[in-house]
Amino acid sequence: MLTHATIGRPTSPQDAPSAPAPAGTIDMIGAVMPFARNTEIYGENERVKYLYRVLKGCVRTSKVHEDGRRQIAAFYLPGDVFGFEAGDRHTLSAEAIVDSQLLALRRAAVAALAARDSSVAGQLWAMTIAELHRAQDQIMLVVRTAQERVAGFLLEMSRRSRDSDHINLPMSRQDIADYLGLTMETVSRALTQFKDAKAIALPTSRHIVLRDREALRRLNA
Amino acid sequence: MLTHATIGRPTSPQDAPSAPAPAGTIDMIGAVMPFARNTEIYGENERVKYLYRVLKGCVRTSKVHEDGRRQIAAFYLPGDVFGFEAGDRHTLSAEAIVDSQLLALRRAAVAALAARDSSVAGQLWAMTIAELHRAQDQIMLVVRTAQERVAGFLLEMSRRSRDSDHINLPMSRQDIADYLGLTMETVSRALTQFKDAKAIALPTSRHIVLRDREALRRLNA
DNA sequence: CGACCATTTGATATGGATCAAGCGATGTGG
DNA sequence: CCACATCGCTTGATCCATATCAAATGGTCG
Repeated sequence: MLTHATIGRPTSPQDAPSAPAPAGTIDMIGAVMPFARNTEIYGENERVKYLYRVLKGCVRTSKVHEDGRRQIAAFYLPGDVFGFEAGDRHTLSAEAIVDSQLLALRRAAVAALAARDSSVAGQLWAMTIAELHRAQDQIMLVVRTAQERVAGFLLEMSRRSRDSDHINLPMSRQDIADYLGLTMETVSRALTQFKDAKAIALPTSRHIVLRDREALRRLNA
Repeated sequence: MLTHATIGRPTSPQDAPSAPAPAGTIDMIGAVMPFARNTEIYGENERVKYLYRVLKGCVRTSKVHEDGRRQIAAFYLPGDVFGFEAGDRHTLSAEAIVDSQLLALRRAAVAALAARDSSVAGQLWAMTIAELHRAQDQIMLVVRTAQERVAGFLLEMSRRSRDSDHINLPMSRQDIADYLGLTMETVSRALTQFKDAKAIALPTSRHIVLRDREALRRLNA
């Protein structure tokens, strides 16, 4: 529906806009903000001020329980937009995983622009629906085994990275575990199993090479 | 954001509109359709034709794996709108859980109306964001124990039902299990534990009375 | 009443969590 | 330049929550 979005779908996942943003998109009302590794972008229950687009780096949104368990809701890579909220408070917190640059768009300005320009409204809606689908995919995790979750994660990251066979993970094993609802140890074991089965190679722990996509896809079934 | 929606938020969850729909809302372009218990409303990969609003009954959206495991993505009660899709194919299937009446809104007509009327566009966007938040809440399940999941489910159903202390479940234990990523047996055992702890009463298996909301909330932490 | 289906209850098995130790890369101070 | 501390990751051993398998119970409809 309304697939003519000019935002949130950069030609390449690593691109940052170097020229002035085109008219008629939300990019025209943004300000670039830098965030250092592991710093908070916004906290749970904080007032919503901006909508963000990742220009460089990687962001996680999450919730932490009193007992310390953390659930990561999503990872955002360059080109992705996050921070959609129904009310005026954030329901999740967001942190930069590595040094990052974000385009921050004032919420009120976005809403005003959407009210005036129906194509902008359409773009925002399409992006929200895309985000909803990603969330629905993640819901499907609960019925999956540990291997299926990790295989699915690798395929998702592959799809989202420039060179789809070489994945450079910005996040730690703990982040992956908290995203998938597993422990760090289980994630690590699954990766070792994939390596032993020659489905992947692990030149370094943060660099994964997909060698047998089909094998992963079978697990992901 | 844009919280002035006139749709998807009926004054009472059991209400169906008896009068002609108000102008300036998507309700004006809908047709009422009946669906019998356990019949399919649309299937995975089917072409998207409508957006639906539940008037009466209950709908589940789900995905079934080849091996038979089923994951339910959401339950929709009267007043709820479902069927938002980014592409032109459904990514989930939808079935009526009990005999139901739906208001079916032609997708193209909805999009056209949204393009013309920014307040309708805003309503649709707000509804999609609300749906996104519901999905994000469900993602939080993966880190939870069985008791926490069931307690959370009861509180959610309570919030959505007319009389918040008396929940009438339209869905089976198997449906609940597939929604929470548990087995039927585990759901049943959790309910029995809550009953033994005097947190709930179970006059019949489909009728649950909340007796100690705080106890459930503690579990839901 | 009897057949059927949904739910509950019981007994056992198992996948992933937990606890604990080892390892390799990176950085720091002597 | 090297000893050594630190941090992130991997590997191993054990435990436990939930799945699985199986049977009993209860409610509904002919």
